[in-house]
Amino acid sequence: MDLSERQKKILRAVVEQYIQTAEPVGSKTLVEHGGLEVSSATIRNEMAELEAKGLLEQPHTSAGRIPSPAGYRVYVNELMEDHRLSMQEAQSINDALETKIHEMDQVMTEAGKVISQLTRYPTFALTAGRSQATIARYDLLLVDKESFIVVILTSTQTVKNKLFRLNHEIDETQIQLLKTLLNTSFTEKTLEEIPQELLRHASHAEGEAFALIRLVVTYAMTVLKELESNVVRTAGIPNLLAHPEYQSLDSAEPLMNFLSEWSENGNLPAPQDETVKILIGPENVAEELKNSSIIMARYDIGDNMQGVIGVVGPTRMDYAKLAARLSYFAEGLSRMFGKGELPQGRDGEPET
Amino acid sequence: MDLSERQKKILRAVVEQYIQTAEPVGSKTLVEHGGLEVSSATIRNEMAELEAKGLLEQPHTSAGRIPSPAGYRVYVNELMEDHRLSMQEAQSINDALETKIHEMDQVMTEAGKVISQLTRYPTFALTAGRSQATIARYDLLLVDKESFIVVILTSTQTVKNKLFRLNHEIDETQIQLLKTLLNTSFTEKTLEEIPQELLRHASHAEGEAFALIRLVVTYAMTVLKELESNVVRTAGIPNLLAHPEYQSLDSAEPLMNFLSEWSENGNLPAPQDETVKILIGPENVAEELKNSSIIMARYDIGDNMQGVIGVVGPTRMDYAKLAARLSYFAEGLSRMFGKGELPQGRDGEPET
DNA sequence: CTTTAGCACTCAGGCGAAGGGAGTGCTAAA
DNA sequence: TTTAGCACTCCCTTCGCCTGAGTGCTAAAG
Repeated sequence: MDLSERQKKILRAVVEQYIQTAEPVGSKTLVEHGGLEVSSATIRNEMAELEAKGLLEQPHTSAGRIPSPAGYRVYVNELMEDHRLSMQEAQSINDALETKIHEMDQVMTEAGKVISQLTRYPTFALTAGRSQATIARYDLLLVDKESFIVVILTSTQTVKNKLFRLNHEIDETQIQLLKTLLNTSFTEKTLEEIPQELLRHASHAEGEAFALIRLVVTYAMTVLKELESNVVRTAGIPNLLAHPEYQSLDSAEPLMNFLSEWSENGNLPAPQDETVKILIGPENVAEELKNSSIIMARYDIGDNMQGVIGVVGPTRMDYAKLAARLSYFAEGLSRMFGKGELPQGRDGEPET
Repeated sequence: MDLSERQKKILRAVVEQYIQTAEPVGSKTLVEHGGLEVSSATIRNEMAELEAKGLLEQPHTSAGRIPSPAGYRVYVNELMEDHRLSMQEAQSINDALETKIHEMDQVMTEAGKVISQLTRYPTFALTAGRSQATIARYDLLLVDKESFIVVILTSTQTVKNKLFRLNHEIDETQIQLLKTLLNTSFTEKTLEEIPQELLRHASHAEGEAFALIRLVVTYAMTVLKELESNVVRTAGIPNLLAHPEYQSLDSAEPLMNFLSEWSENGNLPAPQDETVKILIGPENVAEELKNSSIIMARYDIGDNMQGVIGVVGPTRMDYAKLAARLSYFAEGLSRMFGKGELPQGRDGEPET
């Protein structure tokens, strides 16, 4: 897209003006606020050209111009300057990180809340990219004659546990036996390999003992499965309503429902190389997001896991500012939970 | 409130008609659909009387009548018949219970989702009423030379764990020592009693050993604290928008924001004796709920814990149907997780 | 060739009048 | 005590008008 310097200046002014006011920008306002040293007629000509190039749009003939998604894209890629966080902004993010976020598992839930309060946009958070976790170790603790706790340590350094109750008695010897067996045969196996191993044991283990093995191993598989699944969590959905483009229920409702059920059908092209990724309007895959934009940032947790946190809003968003805030926040998270640091985790209550 | 039989019949007809249509009910429609064997003029007279008693209201002079909150209250207390769940309704609830809800900790989150999908209303869920939990038992598992896992079993049969990393080495003997000490001194103590106990040990334990004790005990206290705190979880907030009374943003937005932030300032008079509790309009404490109603049901988990699950909607709700569904659902939960049954729990990842 | 001033044209949104319609309260008769 | 009849109220929708911001085009000026 080759634009003259003046056209760039005008496009940028339109985008920035529109981001602020949410009103179509006319040639006259641009002369007044845009810092352009030409007359409104000249600007009108240039705007007509920008519209021909598909970067600006006119809601109706007698209105000013608003940026098209393509216009935003050009703005984001070429014209936008990095937003420097003010001391206050940085401070409030730091505060939030320090006071609100303690444990790794709560990161997803809490970070979303924090960001949604900070930005007044709906947020989403997800974790992704755990490659092939395995069970590193099993521990079994006898609680009473009929129940025991299984504690599982995975290769990704997360610990999970579950309380099992039986309808028959069991003693320490049996538990130790079971533990040894599990640790020799069912560690360092991926989710796919476990069933085969289980099959091998089915043949030469007694009925009752095998039932126990299967009980625990099934649980182990659940843990691994859960570790691999990507859950999307959302927060602050009603923040949408604060923005003028969602004042009409027709526009707000489908999107809100989509966000609210995102966790069910969650799918999202997460940022790979770059830290911050911006999806503008129709660049989104989901139909419900075609009129909205997404800004998201990646952060690292533990060894080979990463998370994504982002905001959803109208295409008219302050991309520069939000991107800056998100990436600052994500950096903070990476610092807290990333490789160098101690792995963190969440509490767990047992299952049966 | 003494009403003639006919007045009761009319009130009931108005409520039920209005619940269905969301339109003010006029005398004529009542003659047609209400099964009353009198003329519209008679009904008009009776309605005027019901309005004088504060049970009906007129949005404006030339409109029909709608029930006032007091009218709904009379309806709920005296006129409403128990709604019999249809086979399908019961079936779909059973399905949801079986397929969606497995582990106790997910109950709050999942049950809310399920109910909100089922009823198309926003839902909330909370657990409450755990009286003075204590730690029943500590288990310590050495992971490697510098890290170990603490597994805590509480008096409420929940298990939590956390991974601790140290910056010095530790061996099995020390771990066993620590474990014995914890189990003798720091079990069966309430949250208030623990600090005193900790103080007692501060004097006659060596520096390093005491640091370890404090580490674990602090964690134990966190667990107890968390167990006592009541978190409110909400789901399906955007469902609000499906109902005509929330078509205007002015009415929907404050309520949605309130629900979305309910977890922060959560407070709710939970049902005590009764299983189902209904709060109509101004009966609610929170200002944002004064125009809405809440229907909630109690369920039991574990020994002395209970949970509450409920829906939020306009005062014009099908109280009978929703109460029936909620209590059926709550009964199902109690059956799954209640006293008689095996305690269930959630997985847990460790903290540091 | 580019920029600017001038001007006619377009069209969304606000305002008010008019009309329709649902429902009421009152009165008088049954 | 109930019912029929009727005048009255007032919400809501529709329609037309007007206003004003902003445009595109044309012609003159740089």
